[in-house]
Amino acid sequence: MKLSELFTKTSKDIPVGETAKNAQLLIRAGFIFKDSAGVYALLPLGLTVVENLKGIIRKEMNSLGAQELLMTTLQRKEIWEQTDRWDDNNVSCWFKSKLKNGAEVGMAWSHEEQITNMMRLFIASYRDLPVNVYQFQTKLRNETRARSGIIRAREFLMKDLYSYSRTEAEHQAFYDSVTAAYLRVFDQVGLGDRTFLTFASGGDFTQFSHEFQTITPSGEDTIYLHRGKKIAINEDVLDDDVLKKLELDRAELEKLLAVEVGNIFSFGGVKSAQLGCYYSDEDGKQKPVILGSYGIGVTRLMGVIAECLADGNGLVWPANVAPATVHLIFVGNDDTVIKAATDLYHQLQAANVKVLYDDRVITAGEKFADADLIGLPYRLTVSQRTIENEQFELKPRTIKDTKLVTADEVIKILATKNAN
RNA sequence: CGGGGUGUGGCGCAGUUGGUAGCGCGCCGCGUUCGGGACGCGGAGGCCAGCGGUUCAAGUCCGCUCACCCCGACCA
Repeated sequence: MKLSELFTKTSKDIPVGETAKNAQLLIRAGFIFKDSAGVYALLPLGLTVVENLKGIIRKEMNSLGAQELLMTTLQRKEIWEQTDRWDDNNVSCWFKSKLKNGAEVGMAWSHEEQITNMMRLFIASYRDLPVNVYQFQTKLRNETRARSGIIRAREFLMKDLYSYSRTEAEHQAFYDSVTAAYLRVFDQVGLGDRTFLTFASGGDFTQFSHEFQTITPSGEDTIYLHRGKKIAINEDVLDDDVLKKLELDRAELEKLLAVEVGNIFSFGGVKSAQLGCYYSDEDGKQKPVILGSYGIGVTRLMGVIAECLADGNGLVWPANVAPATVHLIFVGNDDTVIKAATDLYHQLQAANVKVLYDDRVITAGEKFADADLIGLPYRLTVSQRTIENEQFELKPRTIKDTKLVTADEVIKILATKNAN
């Protein structure tokens, strides 16, 4: 893609009133557009990042044997009344509206009820189980106050996975496999070294749920981390009993701020029973299906990556998340330099390297600044002094030093770095 | 939902005791530049958030509404 043709442009100005670093950078770099508080549109660069994240997550979900589907945003009141979660006093984040005939509908903030209601039609026998399905769906939540940029939005993209199992043992095995898959996802998106499995409140259903918390000073949650064991406890559930159960010594825990990037939850058979989702076991007896729910906030994840990995000059994307692999620029407006850069652009494209080519005739400073702001993994510079020896200057985004390489060498280095 | 703040060209802002709106960035044209957000000259662009008052006269004073931001509560 040529930068001159890319929608949209970068900006020097920090958006006023936007205090969250993730949103400031993503807006300035042209990845997102803020429509209103907590409501952000994805522009081409941001959408590409989201699609890359979805690709990483999708691969892991499929490897668990889960199947992708897509539920609806409009949801029926009657279903949510069965679990007593329609009432605004019980769930405060509902957006609600009415059909022309007066019937009330809700906008999806979660899909546990809706999807379990649907499952009643497809689960009759133990032979129909287990079933694991997931989706990438927009969630709408009427937060009383949006904040933290795209980390806490009113409208956001979530990957939600639901597991339907026969027994607690079958459920637990799947639950554990999801835990491992989630850790692999956070590893792949560059947050592995700072994201930890965290014990959190299990609500009415189990003692614990598990969160995946990414450590960052701008975090909203407080966790207590045991670095050696790589597990943490959410402040909300920390007490002596919990410490004993998890065999942790309070003195060995670090108190840290973190953002929840994933959450996994066991519902047992309670919700299934409320919604009438039963199956017949081998002995012919009706039993409620064991339900698990597993979420990753995809757009939030983009925000957390931006927030955690950025430096003073702009965004920093891991190679398999970045909207392209290399940011190609030329310095000076000499025809031979421009031709050399354009030739290299075509060579990179032919070699399947994802390249963003800054073909604008502007000052070098602007190009360097934009390259740093957008944050692709590599910057490739063409100038009079590099082409003298038919070489180009290659610089990783996070490393200060540059090195001169030939076109063949560039392609060799970059061809393996593409996002999935 | 409590407390505080802000709404003026696309963006960021200034606007004095009320007298008919200006600056920077960006944008358009021409020229000079070209390794870290260059410079000169010439342009375009505004019902001053909305509604209603006071006044000969309102961006400015008063009232209401809306939107946005910050702190807190909430985040199933």
